Amino acid sequence: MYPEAPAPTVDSAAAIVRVVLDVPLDRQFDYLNPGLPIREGNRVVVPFAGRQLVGIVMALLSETDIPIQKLKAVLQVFDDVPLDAATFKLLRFCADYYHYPFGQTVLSSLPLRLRQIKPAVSRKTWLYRLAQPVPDDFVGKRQQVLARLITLLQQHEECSEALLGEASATWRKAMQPLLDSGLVTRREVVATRPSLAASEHEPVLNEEQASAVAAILGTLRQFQPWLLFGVTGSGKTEVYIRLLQTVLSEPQAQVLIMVPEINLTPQLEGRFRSRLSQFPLVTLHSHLSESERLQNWQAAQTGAARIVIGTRLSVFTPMPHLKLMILDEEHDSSYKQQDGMRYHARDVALVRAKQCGIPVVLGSATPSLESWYNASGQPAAGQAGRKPGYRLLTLTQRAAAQARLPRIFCIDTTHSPAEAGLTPQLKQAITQRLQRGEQSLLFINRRGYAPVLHCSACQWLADCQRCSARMVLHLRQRVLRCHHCGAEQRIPVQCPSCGNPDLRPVGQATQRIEETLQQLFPQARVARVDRDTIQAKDALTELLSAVHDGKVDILVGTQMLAKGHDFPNLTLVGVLDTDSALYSPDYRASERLFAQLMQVAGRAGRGDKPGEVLIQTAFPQHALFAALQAQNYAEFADSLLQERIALQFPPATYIAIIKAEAPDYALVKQFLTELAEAGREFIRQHVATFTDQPVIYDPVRPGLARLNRMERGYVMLQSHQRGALQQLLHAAVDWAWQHPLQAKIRWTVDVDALEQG
DNA sequence: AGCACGCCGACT
DNA sequence: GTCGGCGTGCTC
Ligand SMILES: [Zn+2]
Ligand SMILES: [Zn+2]
Repeated sequence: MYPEAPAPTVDSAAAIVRVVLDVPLDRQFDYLNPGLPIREGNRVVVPFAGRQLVGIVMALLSETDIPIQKLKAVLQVFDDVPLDAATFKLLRFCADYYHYPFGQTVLSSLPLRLRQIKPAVSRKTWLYRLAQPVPDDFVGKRQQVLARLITLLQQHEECSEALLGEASATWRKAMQPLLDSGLVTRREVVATRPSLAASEHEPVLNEEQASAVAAILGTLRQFQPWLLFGVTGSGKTEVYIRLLQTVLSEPQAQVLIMVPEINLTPQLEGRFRSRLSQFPLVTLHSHLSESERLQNWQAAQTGAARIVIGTRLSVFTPMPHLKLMILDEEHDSSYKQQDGMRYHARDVALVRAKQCGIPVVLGSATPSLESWYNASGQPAAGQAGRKPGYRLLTLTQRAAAQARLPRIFCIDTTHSPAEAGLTPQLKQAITQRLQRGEQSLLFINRRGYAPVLHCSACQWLADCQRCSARMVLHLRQRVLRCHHCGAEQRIPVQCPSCGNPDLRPVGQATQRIEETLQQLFPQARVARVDRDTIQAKDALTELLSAVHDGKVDILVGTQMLAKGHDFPNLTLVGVLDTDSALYSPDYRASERLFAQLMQVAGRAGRGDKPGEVLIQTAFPQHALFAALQAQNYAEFADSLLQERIALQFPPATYIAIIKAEAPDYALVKQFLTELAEAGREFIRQHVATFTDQPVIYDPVRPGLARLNRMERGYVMLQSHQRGALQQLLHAAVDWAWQHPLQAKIRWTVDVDALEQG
């Protein structure tokens, strides 16, 4: 046996290559090695069912159960860095835990370029410098790009590619003769973009921050989950930076920082770059081009990048010297993948930390109840599956002096009804801000003009043809649009059912609020921010800077505005509609609402101008608001947790959902009914092996019963023990793969589902 | 998922 | 006669 991976030689004893592919089949495929230098973890091209696919080599074998005449030969092997065993171990765990085909798990963790057949040559990044003076006759009269390049090179000692790009988009072509003649030399740079000047500003840590840093640093080189519970403005980022400074002082050490996509702003990246300027840093997020993504991913994989800041998917990025993981805003539901393998990056990060034997820091001002439960030492009422060992760190002091929480008031809409979505108090508060030259921000979590178009004569409502949902009225584009499937239709001039021409928009959404504000405050500059207005690339950035420059008086938008930017002159935040979340059938809605309102409150007021938050609600006495006003998330979370324990909802129990959809619900129902029955039968037959007996609920239809012409259904599986739930899921999923309807319908498993449907 | 192979309606 | 519709079944 080989102690390490075998040398890349032609070995007839290991002529079988076992490969995983990006196909929805939970199997591996064997091929013959025609004598290529193949190693485990390599990327190969293989023939498969009449086409060519990229696969990853799992093993080199000397024999296989597949008849030799059925085996095809590997066509090609790429010479890029093979995937390492630690990464495979993590991917294997996730494929098992989330019941997703291993091949698809592996391939979907790779940058797109590595899933495609063309060689993934990541272009290297260089810095260019003038080696010797350029002779006068070198530049021809019409070679303007070349002339501009030389000017830039003369002005700067070293030129980045971004800088040279200012000369022309095709500067590389003009550069070639300079390189060929030796007039210009270049050196490769790894992962450092225009390096920011190191910031000497090193804030003094307060006592809580300092002891948090010390506590975490005390657990390096061992698995330890930390929950860093820090109120808004308590300086969590500063804690992260100090941790990195120490951890990265060890040669080669790498750190992975995860943030929700919307939080990965240039400002955040810049802060880490300037405070840790000596360490190569790369980011991984959806706005990168594919070649940037590949380059950054490879920089992490080779160890060249010491700091990786990424979103959900970056939890799988190979990092050979990973010493610490940080997951900021750990409560954010965008960490849960909602299609394909439905993993939760927070939970995967915990598994990875355990496998690597390193600490993981989960940061939040409003921790998820899962983490709260794990960290706060709640009474373990019948909880055998509870993870021990979480440690809680609390930051209660506002580190930044200017980070003052605004005053929060509820406006009782039962006493002062909203007119066109706005209560008199809120209108008055806006008027005041306009008079003082200050800015206001209004939240309404629905885009479009009105959520419903209604016929008052016959009660007709505009429905989507493809979904069981209402069409949303978009007046600006003069269409009805389904927010679930994207279908559009023209606004009918009369009721399609009774011919009544008087169709009325019902309810409020961003466009309509914007219109109302323009009518109420004709002199005010109103701007709207939602998915519809920020389609263009830099639209959001432009708008935010307009707000910053005081060119906007009132900003209307969806939750999209709740994060990130601070506007010093913004002193009023209005929340127009919270009641749908307060009494939602989704038991997680109030937890999410609290987090959102907390974040929203952070937008109001800075420095000498105190902020004010006005929340319109018919339920001002709700405990959520009292906790919000007192900024007491801990107490609120404790009470929610008691409810969950009493009702046996997560995190007091474990659930998984198996969903199915097809154009015909009869097939879905048959599949799910038989699945539930087979699962119950499995439990009966293996009852002695279950330390907790799972429950399988009958198939039901989700709130959105039809989506894009697909009829949907699901069954829920529940157990007080993770292990028991997994045991059942393995049996159920094995059963499902065997079912004749398996390929006719679409079915998915969602372990630890956040919502149903 | 793709992509073959396969067996019935209207077209050069 | 054959071009092509998409139903069924397999992929090392
Ligand atoms: Zn009508
Ligand atoms: Zn629809």
